[in-house]
Amino acid sequence: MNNNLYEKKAQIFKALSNPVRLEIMDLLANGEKCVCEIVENLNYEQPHISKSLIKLKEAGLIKDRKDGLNVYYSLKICCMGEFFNCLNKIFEQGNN
Amino acid sequence: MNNNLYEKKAQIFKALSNPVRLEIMDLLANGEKCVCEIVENLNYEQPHISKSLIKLKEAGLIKDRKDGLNVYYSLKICCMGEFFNCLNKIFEQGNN
DNA sequence: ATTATATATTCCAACTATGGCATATATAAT
DNA sequence: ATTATATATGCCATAGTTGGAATATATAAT
Repeated sequence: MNNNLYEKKAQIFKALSNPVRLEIMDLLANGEKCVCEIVENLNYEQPHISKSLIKLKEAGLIKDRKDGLNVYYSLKICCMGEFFNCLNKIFEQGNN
Repeated sequence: MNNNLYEKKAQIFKALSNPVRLEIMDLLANGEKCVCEIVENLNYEQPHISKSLIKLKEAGLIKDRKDGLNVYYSLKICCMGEFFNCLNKIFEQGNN
């Protein structure tokens, strides 16, 4: 496998390597949300949420859609669910 | 879900958010390897490989076993394969 | 005991991420 | 045109990551 591909994958994991961004992914797993809804749900400043969303988008994990003043974000990747389920099982087993 | 769990998951993703460590995971996916074998395969200094292995171990992704002078590392997590396959498909589709 | 080998640790400079605050932009409403 | 609202951008101090070079530790062989 070429190095560039490891770089790309690392970028995806980097985007997911932050609790705020993981929480956003969890929110979006329940369906499309505008930035304002995400800000309401999470205890962070709006600019920080915006930056987090942009990072997830750049990694190709989410996509956005504009409607009037609002920007709606939603998941673009389908395999998060399985992987998270697996991680959850591991945590339940108390291996970490 | 409590915040602590997001922290823990973020730690796992952080461990995977580096091309060298991903390459190590790939090597270990083909079976247990000692540090020296990993050093032979990857173009990095031994101390750096050691540190990478320790980081993966602390995240609960790999385990180690000592035998004489050698330390053998192997995967401890079973769901990497599926997730990597999914990521590969996404890359093949050229979405990133 | 000395030496060789495999792995881990420490130190460090360059780089990158984090998250708040202030501000800019874009659209909508009056 | 002015004002209000939603989102994005820039700046910044602090903290964490990266990967090399030198060194330490642990086990094995002579």
